[in-house]
Amino acid sequence: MLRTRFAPSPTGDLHVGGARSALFCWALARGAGADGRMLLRIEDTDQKRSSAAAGLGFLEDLAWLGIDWDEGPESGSSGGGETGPYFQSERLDLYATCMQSLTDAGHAYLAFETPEELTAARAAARAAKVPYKYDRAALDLDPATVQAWLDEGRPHVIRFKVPDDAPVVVHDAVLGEVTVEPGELEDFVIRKADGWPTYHFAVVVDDHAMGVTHVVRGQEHLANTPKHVLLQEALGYERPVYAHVSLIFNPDGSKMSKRDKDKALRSAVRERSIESPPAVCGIDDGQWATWLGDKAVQLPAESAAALANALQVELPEINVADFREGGYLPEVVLNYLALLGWSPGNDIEQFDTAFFIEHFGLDRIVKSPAKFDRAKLKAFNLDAIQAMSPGTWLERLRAFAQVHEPTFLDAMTPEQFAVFAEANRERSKTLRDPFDSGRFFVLPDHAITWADSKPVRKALCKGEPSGYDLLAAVIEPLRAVETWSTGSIESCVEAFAQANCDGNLGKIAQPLRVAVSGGPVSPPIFDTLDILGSDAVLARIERCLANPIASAPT
RNA sequence: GACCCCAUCGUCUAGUCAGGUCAGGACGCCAGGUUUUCAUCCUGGAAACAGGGGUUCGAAUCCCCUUGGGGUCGCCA
Repeated sequence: MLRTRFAPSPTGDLHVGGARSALFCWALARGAGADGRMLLRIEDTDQKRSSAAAGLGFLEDLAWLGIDWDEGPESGSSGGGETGPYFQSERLDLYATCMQSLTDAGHAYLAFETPEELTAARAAARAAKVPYKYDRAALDLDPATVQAWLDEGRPHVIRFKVPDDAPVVVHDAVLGEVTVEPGELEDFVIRKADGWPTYHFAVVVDDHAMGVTHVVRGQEHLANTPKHVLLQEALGYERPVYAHVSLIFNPDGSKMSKRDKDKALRSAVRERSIESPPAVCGIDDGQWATWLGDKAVQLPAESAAALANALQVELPEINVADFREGGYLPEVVLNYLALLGWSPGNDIEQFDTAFFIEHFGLDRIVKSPAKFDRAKLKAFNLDAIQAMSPGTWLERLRAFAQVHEPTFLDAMTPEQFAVFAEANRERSKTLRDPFDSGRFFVLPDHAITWADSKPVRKALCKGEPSGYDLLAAVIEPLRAVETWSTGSIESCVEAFAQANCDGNLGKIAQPLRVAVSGGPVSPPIFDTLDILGSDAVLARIERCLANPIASAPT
């Protein structure tokens, strides 16, 4: 039996690093077939931070990626299981029992120092430039004093008495042997003053109680592992196999963090010396000042998005949800994530889930950290889109629009949307691209403007005859087209080009493109005109002619 | 600062464990070409074993040091 678990704390969306840990856990379990089980456990032992189910957004993210679990919170067809409950907040009795056996055996003891005292001691150690370690003062308390303090209800924690007579050796499936010398570890807290277990204690008790055989997690936990191993020995548990996967970084080498969005916004705000919050953010001056002054403070997601929009700042994608909204395909994100820190050992880079599950193994996980390369992800996404049948592309684009861009479905007939989808199929790197670049399709005719830019000027003003001249001349032939379709438009414009542009289609295509879209970029011109419809095309050309850029009011 | 981890093209990596092909692939980049715009597409190209010592007939590969990067050091997880 092989049992893995993904154990996030309920603090919101799934981060790409967490997603990859979950993915590796899942692939390991699925690769074992009927003998493999994937568990999901919610680590909500921080009463201050986890409130209710506020932060369970990652369940949706996991489902989107196609990662399911055999045991854990019920969601969709996942969940259930015999070793629950799977919320640590519902397992307090178990922790209490195990805690008691640990103290009874003399492996743990009560300590009464206040957080303030400990903070002061750490500060003093830092000032004196000596490494801080808890001094075990509470170990010398006589039983009578302890009892007296307990009777008066003095707050206390329980610390684990770390054996300091032998080195701790962890055998990691990725990193090999990691040794920590005796005396390096302090007597860490295993029960907080509020009676709840700390992470270290709960994780060890639960992994054992749930029969977890393989622990796959981020390398930020490597330094914690000796503590867990010691706890397992004291409790008489077997050790699971550990596999610590390296961290994922931003292209600039910094750690990919949930706070990166706020970081990008803050620097944009500073750069432009913006004093007060733009109204669209919906936050007051006080919140604004707090946010600007404290790196640890995050703006609510909606405010952040509004601010980014107002400032024209592109927020970095760091959560799985960001990639979903960005129009990446879940199977591609999964493929890319799998490749970030693992490889099948040959030149194969693009593969499906079945291939990944079949070939995945702990022994081929890369030790060194990886930078997240959005360009490569995008290239993979493009390849996947190009490999789709036109019908599949249409359906997926429609499904994306339903959730993220309903305006397009409202503004177009199913037939128009089908042409729109097909016209964008070979030029889209994401499901989002057609909507971003095709915004002009759903704007009212009077909202199209012609900003004075180099490509626009070139299309409209340059040449003899100029684009404006050609546009004026092409209106009548276009008006005469009887059945508006890609084909009829094409014959009309081709004929016009033969007669007026020396047969050079580009001479009329680009002015038309600029006239109807306001810019130099659109899908192939005949498709563009077809989707827009005759009325809009004629109206936009006329407006374009009536508002020449040289004299356009600014 | 202490402890721990890591180190091949700009990036992700194969090759390392069982030393022996001009160090392979992909993304990106550059140069051409196709194309009614953007994008796509096609062809070609530049591009790496962090540095220094060992061991060896032979080192990207084994050992040591240096340098660089990262993680941890909470009554957070």
